[in-house]
Amino acid sequence: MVKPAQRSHSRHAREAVELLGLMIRNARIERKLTVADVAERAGISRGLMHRIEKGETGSSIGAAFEVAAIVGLRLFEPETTTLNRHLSMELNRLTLLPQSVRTGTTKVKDDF
Amino acid sequence: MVKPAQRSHSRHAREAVELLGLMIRNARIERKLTVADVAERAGISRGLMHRIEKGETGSSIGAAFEVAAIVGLRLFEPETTTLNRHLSMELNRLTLLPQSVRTGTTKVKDDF
DNA sequence: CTGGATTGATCCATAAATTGGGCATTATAG
DNA sequence: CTATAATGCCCAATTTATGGATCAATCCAG
Repeated sequence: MVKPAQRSHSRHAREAVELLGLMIRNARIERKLTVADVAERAGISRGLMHRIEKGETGSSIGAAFEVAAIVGLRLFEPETTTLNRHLSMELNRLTLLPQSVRTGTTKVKDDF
Repeated sequence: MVKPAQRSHSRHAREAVELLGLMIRNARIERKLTVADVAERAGISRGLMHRIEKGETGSSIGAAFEVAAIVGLRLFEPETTTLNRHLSMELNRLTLLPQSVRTGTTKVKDDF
């Protein structure tokens, strides 16, 4: 009597998870790594590694991204070193437009 | 007795999770949505939504991607409809080069 | 300044994920 | 073809994330 207990997910979200799993699997095979090998390097079990490649939505994002990194996938950035640029860029955007966006007036301070 | 992260994560993985959280937060604010609002739409709690934006590695990937979709983030594809193209493309690559790639040296250089 | 709304953070019960093992199936090598 | 390795999947025990409630701090409009 296992409970299905599915959390509802939009098609977009499900497909994105599935796509990430496929990309991981492809990258892993191209690098000639076994599931067990990558799992060990990532510090996770073989089963979890398998579920991540399968695109199951319940896996932790940390484990999934860790595996992605190990098989050489660059997640959001075109260049490896670009991730930090993205990070600080996002941080900047956040501090620049605090929550005043909600006021409706898109006024921006023109300092510095 | 706060429990830090139990699972070790590479810098790349941690930053990727963190970046996703920032992107989600920025997109949400720009769309003038509250945390509670998005959480309810995603079918998750306000706390989890908060943890996702904070970039905690333990959150489930399904929840994170669901939220990303809700705030309008396109994860891996430039166009919304492109995700399916990516999906089938990855599937093709998988069937085209089964595992015969493994015939060769098991040496892989992991540099990052 | 003041009040209402939002956020950030904590604690706890519980639902769910993760693990480790075993075993069947499939792929690969010789 | 045969042996071996890798994969896929199931189960029980354990660990962990999640939801819900609550409170302090901050934000923002009036």
